[in-house]
Amino acid sequence: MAVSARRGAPLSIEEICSTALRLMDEGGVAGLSMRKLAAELNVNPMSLYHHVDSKEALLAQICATAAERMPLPPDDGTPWQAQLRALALAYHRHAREHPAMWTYVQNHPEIVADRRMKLWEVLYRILRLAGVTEEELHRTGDVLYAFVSGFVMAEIRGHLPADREGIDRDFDTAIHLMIHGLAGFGRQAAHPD
Amino acid sequence: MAVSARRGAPLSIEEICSTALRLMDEGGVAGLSMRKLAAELNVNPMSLYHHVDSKEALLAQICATAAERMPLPPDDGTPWQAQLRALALAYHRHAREHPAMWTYVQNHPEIVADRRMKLWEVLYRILRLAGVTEEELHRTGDVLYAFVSGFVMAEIRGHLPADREGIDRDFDTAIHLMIHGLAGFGRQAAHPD
DNA sequence: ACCTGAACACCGTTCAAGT
DNA sequence: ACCTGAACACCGTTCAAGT
Repeated sequence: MAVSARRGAPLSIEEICSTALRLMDEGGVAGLSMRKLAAELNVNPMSLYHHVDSKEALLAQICATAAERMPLPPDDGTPWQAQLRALALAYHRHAREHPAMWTYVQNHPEIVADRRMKLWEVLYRILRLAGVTEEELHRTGDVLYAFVSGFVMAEIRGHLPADREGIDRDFDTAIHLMIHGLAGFGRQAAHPD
Repeated sequence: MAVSARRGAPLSIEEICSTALRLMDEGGVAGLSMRKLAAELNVNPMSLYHHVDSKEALLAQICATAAERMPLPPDDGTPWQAQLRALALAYHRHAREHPAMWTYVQNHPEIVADRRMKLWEVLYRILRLAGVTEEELHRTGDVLYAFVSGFVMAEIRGHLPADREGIDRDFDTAIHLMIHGLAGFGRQAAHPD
């Protein structure tokens, strides 16, 4: 029988991706193998290759999709400092939900390099609010993203104190550093309200 | 014959570590396997396990040793801003020489958690110069290390522009952000000279 | 004490074959 | 078009055996 050792539906790329992401959430990057994934889907390992070029391509697709779905704070008209904080918190929360996925992204930053991603739109809007010039926008965004991802990774890897209070204080320190760094960034930083 | 398919010496932990680091430098984390390492050393794969508990333990030892050997800038009496910059540059240079090793460290931050490491000594000295209080020292150090490692990783992974000039400007932006972040950190930042 | 070969339980992926 | 089994070239590691 070649038709289906499976239940009903004939294996879609969406089902493959969501199951793979779940395996990563549960068991880390090491917890995802093509063979385990196939077993989880009740399918022959080789069937996966009909929907996906390689494990690497699958991981790239999982990460890009999940990153695109990260909930982002709306433009609520509050000062840029508050909005930057909200954005960093959103990233932090999503990374805590999918630590293995974001670890993989950190090691393969090209996945998140597409400047049409909403993440970049929101960050650029906030940086403009903070008074960053168009010329500096791209560079400043890259550096801040690297800072935040470095911090969030250290945090979810357990490099920083584990108790709720310690995390909050570390987070405050990180945001504080970035905000004052931006404010001292040359031209008058915008002071809304 | 069980005595030696090898040349002369009987396989030391130092030789194992330095060869393994070279393999990582040449072929990335994926370029290091216990079997390739053994082949490189003209030895049976299983012989390695007489000097090392596991691949994970070997990697931890390689990273800890290499991190401890990272050249650090001396206390040259210059302002803390210049010294912070010099420290970040030293880290950047070392990471460029051993990118796979530092990538592994970033994913296993406990390797670099030992506060007796010279890296932390130097960073704490600079932060004290910058006016950071003892109470904030540990936390601020953690956050800055996370920032710098995040930035350096993004850079060596090619997430930032590749040309020499672009890298320099990104580096300037990163240092600028950190310095002004620290300077705005509350109490009067020290202004030497 | 140090090294080895065979074996085990895994990987990702190719390829020819099935319906 | 979609799925499969067998096979290939790899992994890390255990274990009993050699000197």
